[in-house]
Amino acid sequence: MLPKQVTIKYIAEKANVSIATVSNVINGKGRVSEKTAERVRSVIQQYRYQGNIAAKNLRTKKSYLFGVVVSVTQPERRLKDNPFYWELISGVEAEASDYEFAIALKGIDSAEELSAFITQRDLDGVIIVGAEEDSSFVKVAEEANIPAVYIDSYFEDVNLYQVRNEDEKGAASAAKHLLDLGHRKIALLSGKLTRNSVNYFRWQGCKKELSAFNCYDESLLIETDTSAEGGYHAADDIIGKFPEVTAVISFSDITALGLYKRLDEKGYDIPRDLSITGFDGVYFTNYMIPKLTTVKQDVSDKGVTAVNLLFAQIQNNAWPVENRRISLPVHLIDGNSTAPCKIL
Amino acid sequence: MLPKQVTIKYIAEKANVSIATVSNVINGKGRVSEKTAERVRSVIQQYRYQGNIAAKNLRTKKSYLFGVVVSVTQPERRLKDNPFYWELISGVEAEASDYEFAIALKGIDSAEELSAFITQRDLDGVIIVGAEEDSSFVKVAEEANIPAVYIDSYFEDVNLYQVRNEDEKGAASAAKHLLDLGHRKIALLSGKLTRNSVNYFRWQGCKKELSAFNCYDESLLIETDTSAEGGYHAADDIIGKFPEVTAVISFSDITALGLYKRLDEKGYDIPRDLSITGFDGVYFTNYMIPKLTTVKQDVSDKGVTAVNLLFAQIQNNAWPVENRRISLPVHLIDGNSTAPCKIL
DNA sequence: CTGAAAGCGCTTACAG
DNA sequence: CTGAAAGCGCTTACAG
Repeated sequence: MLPKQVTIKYIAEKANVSIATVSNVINGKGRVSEKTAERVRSVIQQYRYQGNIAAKNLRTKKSYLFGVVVSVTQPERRLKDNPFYWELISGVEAEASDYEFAIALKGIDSAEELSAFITQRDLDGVIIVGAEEDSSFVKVAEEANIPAVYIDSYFEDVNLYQVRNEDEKGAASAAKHLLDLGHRKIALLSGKLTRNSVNYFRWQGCKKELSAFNCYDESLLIETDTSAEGGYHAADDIIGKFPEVTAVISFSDITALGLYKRLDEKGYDIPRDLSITGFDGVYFTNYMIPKLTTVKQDVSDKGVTAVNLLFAQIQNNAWPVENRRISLPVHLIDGNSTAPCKIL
Repeated sequence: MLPKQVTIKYIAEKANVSIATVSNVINGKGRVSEKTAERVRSVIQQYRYQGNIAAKNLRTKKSYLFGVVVSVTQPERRLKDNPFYWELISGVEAEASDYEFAIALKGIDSAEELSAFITQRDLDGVIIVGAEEDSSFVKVAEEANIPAVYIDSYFEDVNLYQVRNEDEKGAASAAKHLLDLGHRKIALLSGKLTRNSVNYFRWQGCKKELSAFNCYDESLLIETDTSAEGGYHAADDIIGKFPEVTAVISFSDITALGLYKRLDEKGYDIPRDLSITGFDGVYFTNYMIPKLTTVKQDVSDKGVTAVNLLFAQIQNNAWPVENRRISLPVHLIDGNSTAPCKIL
């Protein structure tokens, strides 16, 4: 008959050793004779002993817990909806699991909330998704003196660990693709263009590429909400105000999804009347009709990389500053949503 | 200058009281004079004291942590991909946060892993998503004697707490909708039909409704993978083997997405050539062309309900057996993917 | 090689 | 009303 909880003390008694010895066997520390170790191991197995992390945590100040922080929408206080997040979390979870770390997912509203989360849970590290340049989150993480990794942020501070994509390059490749097809009047459909945001760099990539062909036109830059709704409404803008436009570079797939819908309602054919490219390469782009040409990123890998950056910080604090920003590659996936420009 | 960590002891010193008193003030227990309490509170505020949950946990055996368990795919060991999960988690997170609980997300592979997760982390409760009837997970949760809630399972054991949808009713309403439009040759496109699965009940709902109109035909029941891929391949089956079919009830939206694509490739028009209904009402159904008629569930509410069921168990173990299964309502959302049957 | 003891930061009877 | 002390389950010097 097992006790309500099998503790190290219980194991020690059954194995006729001290708890220190049991601890040493488990952690492979100190000198323990193989004979004793063997006995202890068998008792552990027999009683299916599982160490208590809270106790270990209290002693070692390690929680074996990473926090993943996502901002929440108001006023429903729901995690921001985004097709990426689940895939991202999936990468984080898989990688953290390999090291016996668990992940606590938290929607955060304010700097105070983040601070409480980190301190109370004794987090060993925190992954912060999509924080903006002037984010108070950064200060909180620094004050708490906890390993942190920022995903999809573009902070100038070189001390910060950041994981993102080659957004600029990816956007440029989408622009190049359309230019090669002969398009010259290209609208850019961006999410909110806050300074140093992902959208900002996608914009820069397009701007450079288009400028090289002398066809960058700032008036064709449309800012909307990064959502299907946003794309839906932007469609009216594009076809209404800019009939000369023959192609649209959408800075996210979800926006392109809305674009498709509104264009269909208006009787436009893609790509005959308008070529469209997306960004992100989420799963549904394969099933859009026509299949969306998009710049694909590996979201899950982003999560994996973030976790590795966390471990790098835990293991040594001397990670060279130059390597703290990792930009993961993206590549253009050819779909059927683009066609040669007819107005040549 | 703050110490590396502000502890209850530190606060006690600064406030000139014992740690017991500080603890009492924080937890509102014991008798403390308002004057003392006031002083303690101000010191707590001044030093921004945040209790250490690990210590509290060790003492009280409560972790203020709920586990959310999702099975993982092999061999990549990634959380199963499903458009719901993020929304589900969002509901869970929001509701748990309200009670100062955090959630640990874990991909699980085996019963052992689940057991270790529960025991080591001292979880206060666990939400298990999509476990099958003969799942070893149930035994583990029972042995660990921990509050558990199963989402989207159909266990016969009335002692288990379960949250799901009115799958049968929802499926029947989709069938009714098509019957009303005059369809009689209706194919059912199901995910894996394991006993007592969500798919199983959706199937039953359709079967009953169609049988009432004498048009249930078992040969038109197609089992496929619940994925866009699955729907894509099923399309060939339907149009190839069963040209008499005029409508398809897909047991998930994601499958309908694949169906759309293949039908488009084959030159079929929806709903002219084939009426289609989906199930779940995920966000992208609004943007499918034509908009998918689907049976919508409130996924986020499912998460909220699961958390409440967890708290019910924590607060009293006497929750009456009849109320342990909650079936949340679903309702048909009318889209443009169904039309009157032309063969009447 | 092994064990006794201190201590991590809390809560909870218990005594005063 | 307030505090001293025990104890939750561990790890870690330290002594033997």
